[in-house]
Amino acid sequence: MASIHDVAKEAGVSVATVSKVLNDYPDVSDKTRKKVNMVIEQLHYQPNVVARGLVKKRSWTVGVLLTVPFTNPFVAELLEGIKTALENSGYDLVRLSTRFDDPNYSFIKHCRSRNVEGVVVFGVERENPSIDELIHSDIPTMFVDTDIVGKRAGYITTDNQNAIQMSVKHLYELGHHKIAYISGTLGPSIANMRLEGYRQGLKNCNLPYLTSYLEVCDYSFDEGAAAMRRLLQLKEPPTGVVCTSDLAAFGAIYEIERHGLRVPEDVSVVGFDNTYHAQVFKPNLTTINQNIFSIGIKSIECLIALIENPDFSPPVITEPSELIVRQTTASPSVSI
Amino acid sequence: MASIHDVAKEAGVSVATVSKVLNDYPDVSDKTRKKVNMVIEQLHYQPNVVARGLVKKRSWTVGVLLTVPFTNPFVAELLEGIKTALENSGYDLVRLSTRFDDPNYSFIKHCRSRNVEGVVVFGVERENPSIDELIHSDIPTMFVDTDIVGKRAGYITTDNQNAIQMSVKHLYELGHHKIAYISGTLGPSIANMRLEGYRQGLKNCNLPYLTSYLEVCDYSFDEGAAAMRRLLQLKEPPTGVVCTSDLAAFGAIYEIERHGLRVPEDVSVVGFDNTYHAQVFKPNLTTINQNIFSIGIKSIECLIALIENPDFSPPVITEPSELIVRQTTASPSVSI
DNA sequence: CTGAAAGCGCTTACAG
DNA sequence: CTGAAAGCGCTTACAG
Repeated sequence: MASIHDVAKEAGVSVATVSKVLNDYPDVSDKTRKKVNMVIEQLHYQPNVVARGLVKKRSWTVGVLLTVPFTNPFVAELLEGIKTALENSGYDLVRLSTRFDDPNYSFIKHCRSRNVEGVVVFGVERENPSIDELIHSDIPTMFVDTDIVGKRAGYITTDNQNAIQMSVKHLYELGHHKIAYISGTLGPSIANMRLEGYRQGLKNCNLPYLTSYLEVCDYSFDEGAAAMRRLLQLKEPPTGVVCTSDLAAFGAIYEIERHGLRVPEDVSVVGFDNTYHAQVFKPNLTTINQNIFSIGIKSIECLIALIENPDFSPPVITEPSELIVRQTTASPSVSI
Repeated sequence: MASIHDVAKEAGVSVATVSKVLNDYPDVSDKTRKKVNMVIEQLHYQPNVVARGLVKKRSWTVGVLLTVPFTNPFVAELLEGIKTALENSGYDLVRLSTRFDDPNYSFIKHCRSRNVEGVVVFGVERENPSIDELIHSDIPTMFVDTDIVGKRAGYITTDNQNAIQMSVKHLYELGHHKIAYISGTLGPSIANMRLEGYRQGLKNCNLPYLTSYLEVCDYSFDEGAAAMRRLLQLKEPPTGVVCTSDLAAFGAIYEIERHGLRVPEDVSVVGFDNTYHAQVFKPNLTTINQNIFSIGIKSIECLIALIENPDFSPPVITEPSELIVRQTTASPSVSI
């Protein structure tokens, strides 16, 4: 690879001058500029970003910290948003490989050694020591779906509570009075916000909150089906079910149909996420659309703002969601 | 951030000595080593990988070039394998953000400027100019699912032909004689290999190859359904269908059921990929399992070998696949 | 308008 | 065993 020295020598100028044309400094004569650019072309010279970063104390890279696999649909779409926001930004995305074989491994040290300028974090439990290091550090950070703020750390999430309230309201307006809720694992803030949305949603409709109508699962198809099975065994099974993932919703639908009932004629089901599955598999799922792509985009926009502007305060963003009514919700039949 | 100079000063030694303990050189007295390590600890010193890379002319990063979105299940699982192979390897993964706003943007220049040491490529058409640059360059490259080799470039793919042959054979052994094939878009090498597998599979069973039994779709649910619709309109509709994606298979099943027929009693369907959907949605899909995760792992193992060993020849790897028999294939009923 | 020099944070012969 | 010096490929005051 040709270096700036090769170009300088070939063009008969100093490296300082080459650097100046590289960086569009005005104090270079047209003649010199042309000459240098010619040589650059001819030598296929490409400035070394790493060397430049060393002197400018920058790296033009942002990191991602993900504990959830890439195969998770949320992660996949989040990354798609992140990637899109990064195009033309001048920043590249780096996934830091953890080194579990090193007992002293620390995510934040890794960021430092790589000069990563900012990081997007998703799916890391609050208890993880890296989180604490991160929020007390001066490394710009955007958390996704975790309500953590720090010195230079903000977060972005969906309006989880409102989303579930909308689902409950939708079922109520269709005429449902027995509305159950299949929650994701309780603990993380989004699960709590959503549960609160269920309770508030019922209250808004003057419906009682019954613990027998609250089921918890891990967002999966199988546990969604299992939760539904328990609900169907109740003396008064629900006629409407609000789920916190599309997969759990599909599990519930599977179970409802296995019991000889129909969706939506006998039981209405609402999902959450509006993943690929919701639109493709049958019946098309009524679900909450999260703007995951947009969350990805904004997380990067905020991160870059935090990086490039020390006065930019860590933002807290709630992204709106919407109810997408498809084929799995309808007015309850009288038969049940 | 403390630098090596800070450590040297604090420990009362030269930077050369600090560097030596950092790199486990033997020619340092125990006493000095201890002292230096103490100071490192106390200053939370973290060597700057970028600076080290500048002198060693390395970056310990590998890049990925993907044109397919992260939401594609194959991509997601491939990345999961890549990520896994990278843990503890010392290499980090970089996704290079393209700069379409720069008319001179070139992927390979970007790699060079970032000092990326090797790259994994998936889903890029053969015609893309970056491909040509890449295979003629000395940048170690592993192509996934594209049969390209170059100076330092190898590839890895599934045994596509054999996979489809297995599917055909499976149906034949169940008693099917009317076996249709819903291909993915023809052109790319994997589609051609698979089509060859269909033809060869029929030949092995002494079945005729009928063009009316060949349908082409884009791997999606909707086009899979549309292709199936056409097959069902034939005078002699098939009793068995081999698809080249799980999604297309689910589309086909949807269409079969919409026609009042049952799977597998009336028509058997085989998918391809063994994605998440195949195991989760009902009926559980009989499909070809591609070891995508393993392809991800091996692509990185080969890439690192290419990087670290100039004598290592660019490999060509065919990863075995297997037929997973589930609920969508059975012996044909006589009624059809 | 141009370039010599110092420096970013490291490593590595080499001399002592 | 230790350290001064040169160098990796750049940028940026500063002097001329």
